[in-house]
Amino acid sequence: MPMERAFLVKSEPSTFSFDDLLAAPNATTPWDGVRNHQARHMIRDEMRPGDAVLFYHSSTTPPGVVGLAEVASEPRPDPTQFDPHHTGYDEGSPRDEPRWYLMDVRAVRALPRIVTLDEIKRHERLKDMEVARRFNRLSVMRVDPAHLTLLLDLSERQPAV
DNA sequence: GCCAACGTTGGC
DNA sequence: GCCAACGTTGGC
Repeated sequence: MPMERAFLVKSEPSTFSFDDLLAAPNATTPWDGVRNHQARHMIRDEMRPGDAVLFYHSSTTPPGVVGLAEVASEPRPDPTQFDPHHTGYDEGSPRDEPRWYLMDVRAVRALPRIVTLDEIKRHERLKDMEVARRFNRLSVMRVDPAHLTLLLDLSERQPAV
């Protein structure tokens, strides 16, 4: 997998977990429902097939990175924005210039162990990751490729006490 | 369950 | 266009 560009997506496992992704057909799912402009910008204008994606579980005990995935499609309009029965319905989104985009995400592998948010915050070389910033509510964020490599490496080893 | 951050809504 | 109220996110 190319490691030039890396991202992180957050999901509450009670809604959609990394195991759910592994169990999906082709271990792939459309990452729909993103309704934040910054996240939209990343999906539409930055993320491309093959980019690495860290899969982060939020609102868990503990929260942390549990899996490696990849972008598995070009960005395309999120069809749920046009569905009046969907919670992500956006009445004002023009059909010819849709507001919201998605990309397919494919599971690569579960990490040998969770790398917790707490561990990231404590790690001298990971503590600057965007996900470690207080009150960061973005559901899609950039990851420094060096941070990606280090975090994957760390997941192969026991956590520091 | 609390609460800080922050995006959205709506009255004016 | 301002800004208060409200809703959501997500760690703790």
